[in-house]
Amino acid sequence: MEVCITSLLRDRGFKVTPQRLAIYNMLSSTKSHPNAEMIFNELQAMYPTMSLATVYKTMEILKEIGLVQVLNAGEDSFRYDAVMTNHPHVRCTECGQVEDVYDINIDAFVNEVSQGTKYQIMGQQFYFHGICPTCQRKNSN
Amino acid sequence: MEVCITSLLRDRGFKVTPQRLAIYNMLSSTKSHPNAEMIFNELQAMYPTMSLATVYKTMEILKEIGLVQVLNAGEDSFRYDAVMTNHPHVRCTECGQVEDVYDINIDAFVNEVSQGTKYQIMGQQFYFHGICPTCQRKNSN
DNA sequence: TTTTTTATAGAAAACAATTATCGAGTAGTT
DNA sequence: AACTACTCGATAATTGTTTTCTATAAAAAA
Ligand SMILES: [Mn+2]
Ligand SMILES: [Mn+2]
Ligand SMILES: [Zn+2]
Ligand SMILES: [Zn+2]
Repeated sequence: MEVCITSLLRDRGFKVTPQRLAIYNMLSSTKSHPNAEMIFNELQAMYPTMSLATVYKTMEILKEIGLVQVLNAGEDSFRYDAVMTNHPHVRCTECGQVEDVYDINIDAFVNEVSQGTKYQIMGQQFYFHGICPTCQRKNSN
Repeated sequence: MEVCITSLLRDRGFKVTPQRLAIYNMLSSTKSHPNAEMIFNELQAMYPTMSLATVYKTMEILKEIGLVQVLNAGEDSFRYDAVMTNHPHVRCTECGQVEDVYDINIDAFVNEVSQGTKYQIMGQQFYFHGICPTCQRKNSN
């Protein structure tokens, strides 16, 4: 993993810096799909001098070398995911958490659309919104 | 149509104004999925004093009374659609146009996800991106 | 119709997410 | 060690959207 990002950065002429490693490590070890600000806040303790701009610039690079994907979950800010398979997400409209939708095969659906349109489809993004189990429980009390 | 919006506005205590009618008319007679700025620009000739803020505020109201839906097509701004069925969209990454994806039944897919997750799904949004027929032709020259 | 009440339009300012700029600093090379 | 090019992070700029405020237009009352 760590070897991977180091060489990927170097091969493309990007320098390997503690900030970049920290950001990628943080992202690849969480399932929370954080946005830039969450990443920034989480790393602030360990890297007190790091700025939000660095997070944004690093995400740009990580996206470029194919290590992260940018999610649009219907919010005002983007979220990031170190899992590179294209999978659907669901966001809780009450607590804001974004999770993966598991066990869903999107290929059939994507193929159907690809064949039904004259566009040359390059990618897609699916997101659902609703109420998470925790908030459902909270509501029923 | 016009009766519909007029009474819908009135019933909810909103006033019926020329601006609101113009914005809704423009939106419901186009297939272009315009964003706020496009709507503003298009109406500027006829309503020279109308401001962008009015467009945004009107869209908020129209959304509230169920006459428009807000689309997130993976851009930096929102697009609006007077067609209220939930249907997928495809955006051309070269010319930026956003179109409907026709002849696709999303219900089966949505149901599958609904049953596979512990979330109580309230809605979803699917968007594809790729290259439109026009831009494909342009590219091959 | 005229008056009164109340919501609205639009200008301007405020906001929030993101991007650009730039000088000092640092990694990797010679 | 010295050099060079890339990068960091502070700051400013940008952009889409929302809020604020007040004259005014629309609806209700008279
Ligand atoms: Mn994910
Ligand atoms: Mn549409
Ligand atoms: Zn929740
Ligand atoms: Zn195109």
